Amino acid sequence: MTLMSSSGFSDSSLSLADAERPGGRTMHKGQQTKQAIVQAAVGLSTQFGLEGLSIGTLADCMHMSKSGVFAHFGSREELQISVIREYFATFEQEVFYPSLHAAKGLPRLRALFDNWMKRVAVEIQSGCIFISGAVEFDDRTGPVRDALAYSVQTWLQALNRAVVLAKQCGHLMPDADEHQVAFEIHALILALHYEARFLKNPGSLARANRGFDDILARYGVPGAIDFSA
Amino acid sequence: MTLMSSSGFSDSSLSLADAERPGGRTMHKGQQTKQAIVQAAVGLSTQFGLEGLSIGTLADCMHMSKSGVFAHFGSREELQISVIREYFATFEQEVFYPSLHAAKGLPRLRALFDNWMKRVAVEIQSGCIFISGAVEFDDRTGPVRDALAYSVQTWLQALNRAVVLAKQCGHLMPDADEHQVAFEIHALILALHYEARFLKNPGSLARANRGFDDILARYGVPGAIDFSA
DNA sequence: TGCAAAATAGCACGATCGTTCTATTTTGCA
DNA sequence: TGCAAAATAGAACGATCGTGCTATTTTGCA
Repeated sequence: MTLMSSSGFSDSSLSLADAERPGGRTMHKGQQTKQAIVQAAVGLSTQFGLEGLSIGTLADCMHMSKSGVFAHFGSREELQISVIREYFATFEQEVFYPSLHAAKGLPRLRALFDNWMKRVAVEIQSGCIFISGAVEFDDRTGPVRDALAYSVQTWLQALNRAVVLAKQCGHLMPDADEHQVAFEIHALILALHYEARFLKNPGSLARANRGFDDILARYGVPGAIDFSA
Repeated sequence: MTLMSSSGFSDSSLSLADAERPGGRTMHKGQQTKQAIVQAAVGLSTQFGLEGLSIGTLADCMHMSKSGVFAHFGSREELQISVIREYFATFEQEVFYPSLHAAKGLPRLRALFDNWMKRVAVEIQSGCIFISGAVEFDDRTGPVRDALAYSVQTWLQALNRAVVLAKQCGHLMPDADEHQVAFEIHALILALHYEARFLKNPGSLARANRGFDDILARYGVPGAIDFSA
């Protein structure tokens, strides 16, 4: 099972640290450095945004020439798309997959939120491409926007499925609106990011957590599995 | 009473359409065009962000020369700050002041939210400087970030005061955490903006409204003034 | 109406951007 | 080990950016 339900991205983005692909074939030098470049590009993009990512800065950061970096992607847009793919893959690894170990229903939904919160707690310092990218590609068209929107939609749909599943398990009230629940969870994350990262308001993390507990208290079936652990 | 509790901005930003200042003194030509430039700059900034605002584009848009535009501000930063001030003033006029006509407590809180929602409904098409700016000036320092953060904080504090007042009026439960309530309201607005403007998800507006009703149902004192009108 | 002052235009600057082209170096298989 | 292919470097391009400087036009009061 993967976050990508249908054929979204092919995995041209590699995720292993060493020079081995999952299949076991050795990576050639070019692909290794390309992967390293993408990693660095993700770092720059989280901080300065996908639009703030410049090939010159990236080249300096990699101790390479501009054209050397450029040749791996052929265009800046392709570089940005690679960044989005890599970022999504990391998100999948950190937030989505670990939650599957939790039991279906409320436990898994809670695990998804907790893992998401863990990640956002880091992104308060580093930044989040899904949030900055949304602002940057608001009213634009093209492949970069498409890749970004696809990634976010995929994740939000996964969150939605978890809510639906929780209701099917009888852990949420029968009249609970799944989209409404997912919307409000997403809202808490966005407010946390905004108020903690931009405004530096202390206590935001606790308020997001408290908001989630309230959602469960509101939509959850009393006594069904969740002891607000 | 003003949104600005203490001395934040002096109003170098004029808000009247004609050439009359509130005091009645006539505006000179320079100030008129400066005001027109700021208006245009606000439009460009809402769409492309404060960082996307370029003096060249602004000059074209005003049928002026770059230096002609530039001379009014002396620096790009000063232009951006003028945009923020103007944007804030409009926000104050549209959202804050009209709400003061509603009775203290829940009615006024509801008015604040409704007026805010009206504005966001427009910003789903045009963009919002307080949201895009937050992303652009996340981890930067300087006067532009300061002006932006000050504006947002001022508005959020006004929202907070309205919540506190509602509780004092006995319209909210005595154990309601005012900051929590304000946080969750802010969260709904952010999610609406994100899901409607970037993802173009239909139904977002209704979900934000429903979320607010749920907040009142949760924290409101039953039977106290608010008939969920 | 004339004249100082304010407003605007025009031009040029250095810097940075993505991209292209051509050389040079490095790689990895035969 | 040799050699084609892949990877990288280097220089240059046109474009755009904010900004400074100087000329020209326009304004509004005496």
